[in-house]
Amino acid sequence: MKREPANIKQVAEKAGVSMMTVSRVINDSGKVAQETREKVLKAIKECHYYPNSIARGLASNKTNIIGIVIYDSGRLRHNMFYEMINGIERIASEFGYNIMLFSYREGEDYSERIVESGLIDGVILMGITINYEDIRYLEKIGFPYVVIGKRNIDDLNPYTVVLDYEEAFQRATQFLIDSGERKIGFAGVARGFDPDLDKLTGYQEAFNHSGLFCDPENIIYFDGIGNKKGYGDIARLYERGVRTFVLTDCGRMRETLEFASIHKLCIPGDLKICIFNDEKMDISDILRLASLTDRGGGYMVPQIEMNRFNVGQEAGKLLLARIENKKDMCRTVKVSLDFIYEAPAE
Amino acid sequence: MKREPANIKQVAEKAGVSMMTVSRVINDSGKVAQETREKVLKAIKECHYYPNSIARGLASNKTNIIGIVIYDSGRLRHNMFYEMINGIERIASEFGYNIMLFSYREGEDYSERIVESGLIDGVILMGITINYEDIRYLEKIGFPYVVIGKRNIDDLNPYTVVLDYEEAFQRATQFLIDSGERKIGFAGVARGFDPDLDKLTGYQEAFNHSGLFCDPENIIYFDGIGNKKGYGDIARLYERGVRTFVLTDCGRMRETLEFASIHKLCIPGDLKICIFNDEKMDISDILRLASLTDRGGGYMVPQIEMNRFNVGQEAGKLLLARIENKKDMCRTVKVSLDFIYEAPAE
DNA sequence: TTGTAGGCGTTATCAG
DNA sequence: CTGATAACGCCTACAA
Repeated sequence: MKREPANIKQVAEKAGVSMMTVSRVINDSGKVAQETREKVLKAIKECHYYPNSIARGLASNKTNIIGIVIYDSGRLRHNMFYEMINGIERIASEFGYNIMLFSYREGEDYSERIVESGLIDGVILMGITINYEDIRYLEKIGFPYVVIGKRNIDDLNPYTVVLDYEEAFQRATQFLIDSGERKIGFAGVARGFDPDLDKLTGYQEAFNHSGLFCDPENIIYFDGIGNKKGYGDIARLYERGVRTFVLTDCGRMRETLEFASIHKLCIPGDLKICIFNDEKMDISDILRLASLTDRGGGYMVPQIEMNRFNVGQEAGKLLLARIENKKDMCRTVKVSLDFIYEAPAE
Repeated sequence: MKREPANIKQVAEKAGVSMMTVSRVINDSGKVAQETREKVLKAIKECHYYPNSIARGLASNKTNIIGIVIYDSGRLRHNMFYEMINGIERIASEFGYNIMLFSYREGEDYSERIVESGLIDGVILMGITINYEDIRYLEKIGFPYVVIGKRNIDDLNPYTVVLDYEEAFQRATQFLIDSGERKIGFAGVARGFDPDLDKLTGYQEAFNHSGLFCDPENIIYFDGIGNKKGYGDIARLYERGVRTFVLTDCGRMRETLEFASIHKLCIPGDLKICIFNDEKMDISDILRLASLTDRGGGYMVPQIEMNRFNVGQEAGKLLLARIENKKDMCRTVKVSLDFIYEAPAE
């Protein structure tokens, strides 16, 4: 019962035309007489014909597939990516593209599996451990790509969706300063992780603009992206009298909550935090926070939020613009983040 | 500088052999003299040759791509899927397959975009609104597929990774009964959503096995999968004296928290809940729960958990077994869930 | 507006 | 063990 799929030749025969005419109808290209077109469409329907994407790809050297490479330590599996992927998918599907997912593995031959295989027309790179060599490679061979998140690479201005962490963290810090805070901890900066440098810059600029001294002792650095750090540094700052913290990611938030929980500190009474809402969390994390606030249900921690779906959409648009027309175009798109500092009216 | 990629012919010439010999070396198929093989490998390296997957796909009628179709209302964008996708990806990549993501859109021509295009060798279906017609279609044309989550389809036993909700919810309910609870609310059953029926069965069986009456009045139904229900029914049961609830998903949990928050009820003092941890949540959700518990930081809501990564892996294995060898095989794999009812020692 | 010929890069088949 | 030849299904380029 498993009939072989029909091909263009059978359709052509049934319609009494040549393969080319069928091809033209399918692709809406060239001129086809209305009458002929209808004959062809009828034959297509009768044969249950669907164009074979693979054959098409081979003949036209274009697969209409875009790749998404996720650089993640594997330990993290940041669910933030999922919403970005959804955003990319939305745009891709609008343009008639499909998406293919790759999980980057340390030491693999990137080019072979992902680029040189001829499977994809372009690629979007995301994730914490993005390999700069890979970006350089793509640039060198002129393969369409887009990076999500700013990366500082010498003498190279990659196609990028830039997330404006600097602005967001400046705004958040400014909010705290305007609220009268002076000793504000910053946790933390992952060494060698460019986006964290932007966050730090924003934090520092808020102090500068306010004519205040930004005490470097209040900044927590750590090594290794995504590393669990423990709350030792938080405790150290707390002992120095710091009661307010800007937290750069949910990992830092967990550490701070751990500290608060153990010392029975309430939020915001004993400890104020401002967080970057970079990932969604499990119930078990939620329960760590439970009973840590001293206000009624309505209390909202000031937080920086990113519209991840939108970020994915922007990346998709940038890549497809690059793929579809080769003319000179902008290499970067900047996306700003939201800073939310009070419970939205409902 | 954009050198065209080398093809098998060029490699063959450089190695002084035929294309077929190169092909055999690449695919490790057939017998090739050691000496010849080395010549070929050398030529491959010199040409920077990588096999073209598309051409391969056309010639062999096998793309080594598996599709993942996500049926989601678009409003939900359940991040639970992401971990499953990761599990699939892990297995796929072990077997040398790539994965392609499709987001199902209402009313689209499923077959054309996803199956008949010849792009994929098999497909995994997941998501709340899986279309039974699509499953029937795949079964009919004999296309390899696997469904995640049990679906009851007349006269059809689909390839499925079955999630044992029944067992998990029975265990959870039994735990509550053993703790002395008698009036236990169940929220909720989405009409027409098969997995919810399994959850309900588990709940009811716990009562049966305990020789207790399972009051149907304590069961909350709602229409439309994923619909926001509001906490009206929770309130109604609460008024009837129900102080303990089994919640079937995070949506129901939000409603219950909403109710608890407004009425200043504490957990577990005023209200006990047992939840199914089906998705990760945003900080804003977390803050709804904050200050709602009356115990110290260590309190853990009894919860049912699913290893989503593992579910993905099982689906991947099932599909690939189907794709790679046609012999009769098991059509279903059952995955059990965990029930966690106290804070794990740390 | 329509058709013909050739090729995309690989594998299957069959012959040596 | 190795090689020539014919597909695979479609598109590009050119011709009618």
